[in-house]
Amino acid sequence: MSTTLADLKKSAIINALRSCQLFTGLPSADLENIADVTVLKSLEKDEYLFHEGDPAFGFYVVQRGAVNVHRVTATGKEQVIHVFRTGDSFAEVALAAPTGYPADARALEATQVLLVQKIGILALLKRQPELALRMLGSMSSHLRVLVGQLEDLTLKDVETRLANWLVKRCPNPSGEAPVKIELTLTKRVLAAELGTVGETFSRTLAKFRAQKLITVKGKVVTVLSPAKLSALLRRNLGE
Amino acid sequence: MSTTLADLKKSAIINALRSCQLFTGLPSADLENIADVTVLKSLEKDEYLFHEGDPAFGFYVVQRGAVNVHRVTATGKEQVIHVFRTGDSFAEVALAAPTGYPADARALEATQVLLVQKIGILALLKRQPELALRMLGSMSSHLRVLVGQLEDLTLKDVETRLANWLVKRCPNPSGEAPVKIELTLTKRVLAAELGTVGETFSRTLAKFRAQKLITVKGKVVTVLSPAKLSALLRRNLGE
DNA sequence: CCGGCTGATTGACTTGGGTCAAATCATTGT
DNA sequence: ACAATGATTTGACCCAAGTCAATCAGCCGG
Repeated sequence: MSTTLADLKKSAIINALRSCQLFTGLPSADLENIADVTVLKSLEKDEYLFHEGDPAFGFYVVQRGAVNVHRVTATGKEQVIHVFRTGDSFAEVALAAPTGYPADARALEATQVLLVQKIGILALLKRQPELALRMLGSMSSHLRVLVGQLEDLTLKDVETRLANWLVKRCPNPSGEAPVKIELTLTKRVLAAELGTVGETFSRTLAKFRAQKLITVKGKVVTVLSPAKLSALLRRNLGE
Repeated sequence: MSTTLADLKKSAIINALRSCQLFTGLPSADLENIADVTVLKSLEKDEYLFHEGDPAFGFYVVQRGAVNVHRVTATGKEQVIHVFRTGDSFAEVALAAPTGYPADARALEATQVLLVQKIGILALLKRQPELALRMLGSMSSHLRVLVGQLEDLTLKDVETRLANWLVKRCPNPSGEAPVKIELTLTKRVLAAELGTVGETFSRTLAKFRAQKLITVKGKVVTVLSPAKLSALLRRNLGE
C-alpha cells in the first residue's frame, strides 16, 4: 500500500479534527469516518464563508485564523455574535436546519477552515450516539455564550464590558503584577465584539488611562493593576 | 392486567409529550420510554422553576401556562430571553451541561410543566439517534431565536420592535382588515419581552395611536390596517 | 359607596453612547 | 521618500430611551 497524496491530506485533516474540542478523545476510526466527509477551505482576509440564508452544507472547524460570525441589517450595521479561532467549531446549527444559516461568517484574516459536510455526518451520528451528545454539548455552550452576550449588551454599559474583557485576559485578576495584552485585531473589530463602535472604544480606553489603570502603546494594552481593574468591575456590577 | 392510577398518569404524560413539537411523530414505544423518566410539576404564578446556576436535572416541556426564561443582574434588572408556552420545550441545554442552568425560569401564571429527566433521556439518546437529531434541531431553533433577539436589541429601536411584534400577530399582514390582538399578560411584562420598560411601551403605543395605526381598549389592541403597519415596519428597516 | 392597591399613562429631566468631522498616526506600494 | 489609504483619537453635537414622579383608571373587599 503506497502513501498517496490523498492519504496525506486525510491524515492532516484527522490531526486537525483531533485538535478540536468537539472531537478530542474520539476513537481514530470515527475520526477517519469524519475526515472522509470533511473538506478543507482556505479563505482570504475579508472573504465570506457564508451569508445569512445560504443553504447549509455542514458545520465548520477553524484550523487557522479567525472567523467573525455576525448579522447585518438593512442599514449595513454589523452585530458580532462571536469570533471563532483555531480549534473552535461553529454553525452546528446547520445539521438540523431546514432553513439556511442564521447569520453571516467572514474571515478576519487569512484563514483555513474544515467543512464537515452535513450529508456525511448525519449518517455517522445515527451510528454514533456518543458523537451526537458531543454535538449537543457544543451547541449548548454556544447557547450559553449567546445568553451571556444578550445580558452583556442590555444590562451593562461599555465601560463595564471593556473592564470585564480586560480582566478576563489577566492570568491572575486579583494580583498587582502588570499584564501586557496584545490586541490581535484592529480596534474597530474589537469594539464590534464588545457591541460598540471604534470611537467609544477609544474614549473608554482613554478613561481608563486617565485613571492610571492601563497604558496603551500601539496594539499593546498594559493593565497596570489587575486588582484595581477588578475592583472597578465589581463596583460597576454591584450597584 | 388492570388499569392502575399509575397507568393513567403515564398515558396522560404520553399524550402531553406527543403534543410537543420535539416528540411529534415518534413511535409510541419511544414515548413510553420517555414518559418513564418524566415527572409532572405544577407551578403557581410567579413561582420559580429554577435559578441560574442550579444543578440541571433535565429539560422541560410546557403543558399548560407560560414560563419566562430570563437573566437578572446584580442590580435586579431582568432581561427576558424567551417566554415559552404550551407545547414548547426548553432548557435542553441541561443535557450537555457540566455546569448548571444558564438562566432563571419563572411561571408567569399557573403552569404545569413536564420535567424530562436528564439521567433517563441520556440513556435513551444512545439507543435512539433519531431523537438526538431532533434535540439538535430543537436547540438550533433556540439558537436562532437568540440570534434574532440579539439583533433586535442592538440594531432596532423600540418602535420597530413593537411594530414587528404586532405585525407578526396579524393573520394577514398585508391585508386591510382590522385585527384584534388580546394582550394575555400585563403590559409591563410584554415590554420586558421587547427589551424595554412599561413607560416606553405605553409611549410607543400612544405614538401608533396618534398615527391612527391602532386603537387600544384595555387589554385589546386593534390593528386598524395591518398593511399600513407593515409599511411602517419596512420603512424603519429599510433605511 | 368608599379607601386601597395595582397597573397604565404622561410629563420633565438625564444620560450613554452613536454620528459626523477634523486632525494625527501608521503602513504600504511605487 | 512620498503619496495614499486606512486606523485611531478627540471634540462637538444629538437623540432614543431610561428614571423619577405625579396622576389617572380599574378592580376588589368590606
